[in-house]
Amino acid sequence: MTQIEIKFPDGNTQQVEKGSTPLEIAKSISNSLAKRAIAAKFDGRIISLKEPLNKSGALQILTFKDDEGRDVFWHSSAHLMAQAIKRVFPEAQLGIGPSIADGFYYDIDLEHRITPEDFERLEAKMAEIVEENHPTVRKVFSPQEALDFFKKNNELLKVDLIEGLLDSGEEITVYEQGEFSDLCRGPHVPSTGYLGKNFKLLSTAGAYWHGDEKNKMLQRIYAVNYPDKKMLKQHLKRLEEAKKRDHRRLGRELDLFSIQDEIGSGLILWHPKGALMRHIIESYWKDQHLKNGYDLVSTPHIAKHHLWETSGHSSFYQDNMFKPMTVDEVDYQLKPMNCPFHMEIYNTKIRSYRDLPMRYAELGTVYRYERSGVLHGLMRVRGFTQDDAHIYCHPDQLTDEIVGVLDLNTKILGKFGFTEYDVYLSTRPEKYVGSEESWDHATEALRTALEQKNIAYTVDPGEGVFYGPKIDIKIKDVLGRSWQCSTIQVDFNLPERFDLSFVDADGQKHRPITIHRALLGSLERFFGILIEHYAGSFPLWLAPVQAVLLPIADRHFEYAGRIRKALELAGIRVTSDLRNEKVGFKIREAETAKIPYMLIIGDKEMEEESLSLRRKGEGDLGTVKLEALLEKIQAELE
RNA sequence: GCUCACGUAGCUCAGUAGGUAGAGCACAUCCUUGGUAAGGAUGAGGUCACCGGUUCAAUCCCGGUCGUGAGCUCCA
Repeated sequence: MTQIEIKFPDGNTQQVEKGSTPLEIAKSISNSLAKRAIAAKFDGRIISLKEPLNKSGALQILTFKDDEGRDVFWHSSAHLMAQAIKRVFPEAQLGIGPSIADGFYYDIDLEHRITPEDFERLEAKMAEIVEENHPTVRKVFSPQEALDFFKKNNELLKVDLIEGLLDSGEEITVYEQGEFSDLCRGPHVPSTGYLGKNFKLLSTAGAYWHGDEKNKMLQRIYAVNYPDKKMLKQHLKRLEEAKKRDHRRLGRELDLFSIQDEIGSGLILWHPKGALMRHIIESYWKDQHLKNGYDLVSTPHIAKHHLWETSGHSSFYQDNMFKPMTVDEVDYQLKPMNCPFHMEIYNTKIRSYRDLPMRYAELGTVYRYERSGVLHGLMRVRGFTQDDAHIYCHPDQLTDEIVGVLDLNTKILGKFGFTEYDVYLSTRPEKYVGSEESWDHATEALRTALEQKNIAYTVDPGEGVFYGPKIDIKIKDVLGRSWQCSTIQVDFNLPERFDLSFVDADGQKHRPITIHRALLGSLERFFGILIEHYAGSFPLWLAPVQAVLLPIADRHFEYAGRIRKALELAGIRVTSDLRNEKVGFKIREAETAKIPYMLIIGDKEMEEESLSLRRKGEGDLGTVKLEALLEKIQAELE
């Protein structure tokens, strides 16, 4: 009997018989591992637990904890759901059914509208199929066999997929479980029994076949499945939590902003509390930029349409721009970007290499036409303020400038409580402007800066914008959701189009490198993310109302007024609740308004010149003197 | 933009098998001056999103428009 050598992730090795399967090997390690096993990774390839190993190599048993294991589990779950759908609706045609970040879905073509009422029926069928524990069987088909097979089964979408596969020369495989077969690359769990019953169908939505809006719209069914019940519960709780944190709901409840039909879709009204928070955010932002070598600039909301021809936006960005308006027979354009204005400021003088780097920063409000279906609260709007900046520098300064931007970004995002990021470096796409050398130089500078700052990143090959490579930073909120905010882009296009130059030490004109960057992205969107991240309970420095005075009876009003003055003088944002209500009621309202400090004042406090302190979510903290409170608040603000 | 769903008081939602509507919270007035998450009474509030059609009669049925939601595509 031939032996092969299997190497495990922990570095250990084991001799096993040739032809052993990962499942057998997992069993030999421990029963619990075999139980949790979903699939395996052999020499970097994801394989089924049932695939015999015929050569020595590195083996990792994949469980739900591994991204790849989870993928297989959810992908197999999608098949399970499809099989149930076919049992209930035999006429349904199957599209695709992949795993996604948060579960899986299956796209189907079916006359009957799947509604939540159907979910239970489908879930019951899924449970049945799990119970029946059908082994999954992998079969290799020739293209003709595959076409015949799916045509015979009236799976026309699958036929379409196979036709797409023909040119690729890829092997066509079909997975069978019981009466159900699906075109699939695999791998899958060994049998349907592996999938357990902790699944839940969540929602349906329309989705175009192949994601192309010219194609037919199919029904997409979203679902999740977990190896144990606790995880499913957690998932459902997370969905619930996300709902509770929805910034649209909190925005209304906390009276921060509104969006109204009369005003227009995607246009935000900032109410006093929201506007105050925006002011706090903007002040901090400006302060940080002034301290980090930026100059503030300010530019108009409209400009002659001609400007956008110079910049090129009127051709490549046209679909996202509002229609021009005519003023004195000249077309003017509402700005979708701030960049051209900054370019023109740069161009008002001859610049020397001694002036560089120059950094223009602006909280610039831009207007973009977005298709009605994509608008969403503060997250996707038609008028928003970018925390924009353009850096003009000498090619030698590029790396240092990017490092500077990364440092400032970490600092500013950190201040708002975001410390976890996913970073992407996007390189040259197929269609691009500028020379290959300048792309290489810029990409290298971005890469060097990331490495200098020890920032882990993923390369997105070919995903750069046509005008230059970029770094995108996605922040993770407290629920683990990621949001794209910061972007750092090198731009070879606009300096060319606006003919930017500086005089170098050699006395000759050269073109500066332009970096376009935004840290928060859009103030509106960032505000929405902040609301959800903090669930409306903002840290003290951001809270629009930091403290509220709650006098118990009328006779305490005068003293409360004095305390209020003192707090105001100390720069604390304080209000008082002088309504004719019991203190319990006032506390309840202050708690739901998520005001950090409640200061209760009655006879006792008046007598001893103190106040009773209550912290939102924590409860009564006892009585303190005013000075002690001021110190406590100051300490918290630092 | 597309598919599906939805649009009743400031908010959350009932309701009418076609005969112009109701609750809780919020709001106003009065009583109550109350010690750590809802004191009591009374009252005011609606062109049932908008425009057409069918009908003796439309908030309800039909068509359209606008808006919102879940997605798709796109994206800060």
